[in-house]
Amino acid sequence: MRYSSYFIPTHKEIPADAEVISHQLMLRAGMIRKLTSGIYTYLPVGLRCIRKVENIIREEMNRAGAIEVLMPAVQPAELWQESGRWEYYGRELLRFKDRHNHDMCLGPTHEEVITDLVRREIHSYKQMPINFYQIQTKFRDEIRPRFGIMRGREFIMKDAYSFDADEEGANRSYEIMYEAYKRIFQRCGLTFRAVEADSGSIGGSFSHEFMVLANTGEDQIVNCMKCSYAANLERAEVRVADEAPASESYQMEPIQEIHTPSMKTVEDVTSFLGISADQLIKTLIFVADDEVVAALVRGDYELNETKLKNVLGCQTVELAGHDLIEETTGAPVGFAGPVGLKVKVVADQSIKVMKDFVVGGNRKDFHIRNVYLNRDFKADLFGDLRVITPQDICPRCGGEIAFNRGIEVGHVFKLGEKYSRALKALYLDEQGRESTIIMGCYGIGVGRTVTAAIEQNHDKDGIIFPIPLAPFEVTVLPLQMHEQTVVESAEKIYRDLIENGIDVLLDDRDERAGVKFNDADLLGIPVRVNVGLRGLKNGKAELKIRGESETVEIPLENAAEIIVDKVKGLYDSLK
RNA sequence: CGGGGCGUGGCGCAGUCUGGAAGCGCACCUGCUUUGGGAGCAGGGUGUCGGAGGUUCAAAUCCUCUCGCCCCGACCA
Repeated sequence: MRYSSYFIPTHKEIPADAEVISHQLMLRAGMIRKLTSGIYTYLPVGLRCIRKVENIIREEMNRAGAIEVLMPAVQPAELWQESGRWEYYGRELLRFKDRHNHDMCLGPTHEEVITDLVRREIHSYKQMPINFYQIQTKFRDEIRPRFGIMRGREFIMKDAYSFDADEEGANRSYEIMYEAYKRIFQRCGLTFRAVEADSGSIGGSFSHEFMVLANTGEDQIVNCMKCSYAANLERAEVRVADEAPASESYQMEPIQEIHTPSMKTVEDVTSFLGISADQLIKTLIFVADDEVVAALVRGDYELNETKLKNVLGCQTVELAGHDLIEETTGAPVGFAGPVGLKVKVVADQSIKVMKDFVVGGNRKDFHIRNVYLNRDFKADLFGDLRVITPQDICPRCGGEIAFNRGIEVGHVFKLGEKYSRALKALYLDEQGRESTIIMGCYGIGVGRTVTAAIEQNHDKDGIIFPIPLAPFEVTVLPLQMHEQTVVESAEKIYRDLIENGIDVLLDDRDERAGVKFNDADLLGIPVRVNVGLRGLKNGKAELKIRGESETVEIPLENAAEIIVDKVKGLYDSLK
């Protein structure tokens, strides 16, 4: 490609509306332009990156035996009503009516459509396993789109759906996708982790998120320093400390009500009483589905709503409003406690081993001290309810754990029969019995993978693309466009590289060297070839790798050959 | 949806409080010089001041309505 006849509108200035580095760089490098909130045009260079990711995904999905299809973006309401999501999905599902006044929506995902296809076409165990995938534009009407393409409303996604006759097959399909995803992100040259994610009612570890590690990531992940355990914060299990439960023979002080005027927070109460937060129990009032429950966690811990939901086995949990709290506890917010409460009490497992603690008094401006579990109140249910902390240990091996930030670029999920049952996707097994197909779904954010790559690989000068994602593998810079020898030598190298199948950008603009250097750096093209008078005097060109500081001279005669080797070397270094 | 902020040339912004000739930097166009890390000089043009209505002799500026965008929060995955 010749720069002068291409379209790469770069900018020196940092756009005001972009707060994360990938968004800024993508705008500055002329990769994307915003049309409206959360909706972007991919300019040629951005599109090239997108295509590189798509091609890697396509190759690996095909290798894993998945079959490519392309489903419609516009979908009829009927299917969504059938699955129950027309009601459930909320405003993120963009709905509209067609000219016949039929309810329609823009597809945020395609479980309904693919399940509809499969129920019409797949009738026998002999037709399975089968896995369909597509790379397609999705629309989710996000409340607050941000970070450019990282969290847009319209975005390109690869989604795959597996269909199996039995659990064993479904697990195998899941495993195959899990492995394919590892290969995909490896090939993209990204540093990532596959972490266990909450799978809600399905249980087990049948959901993994693929996280690209980056300090600016929106998600927190936890991983063990010793073993392979990794999970997102929502999911990460807390291992119970091996401490003896409070023994009955312990000297128990009588319960004592204390005046704590206007002390609503853990901090207020602990500093007033001169105790540490781990001697206090927080009581949080929730509405779980339709039932009011009290959740107890130690004062220094944070409650994990997902875990609460799972322990209760309910669909939704929501913190109670002020009125409900007052109605339930008889006191305003900040003074709730388990003693004398009439509602179901769920306690974090850490509370089992606590003794002599402080709780809210269920009375305005009062707390209670010297409280003991079982003597003063009982918990209906114990479980892992809290968010893991850096002081905790690995739930698998007991090793030290680390916290990292990540960007979710992929998700694999065993769906089970959720959609196949709702949409009646059935098949006949070997015995001629009718059963429900078991599904899995597997997504990759294509654009987000590009942004994650940039978040992970950049410096003050711009992007440092891993070569598999780079819009061009090599850029050739003739540094003096008015010098015929320079232009001719550069053209020769350019032609030779094209001959060798290299993605090469020839910067044939009549610009000063500095401009070309800066644009090349900004775009993040991995290999740069300088052709200038200085080197040409000795029959040399220069080779520079983006992100490395040294420039090496290479002889003009076999320049292309050396460059091709270098490109291969960059790919090989990712294996 | 709640809170906050911003809409002025292609981009980044000043001007708005206190009404009185629409400006600055970058970019862009022409010419000359320059030419290995975003050149210099000279000249040039670029505007429905987001939109509508109102107040006024006079509105980018004040008032009302409206649209769009950004940030924080709640929500969702």
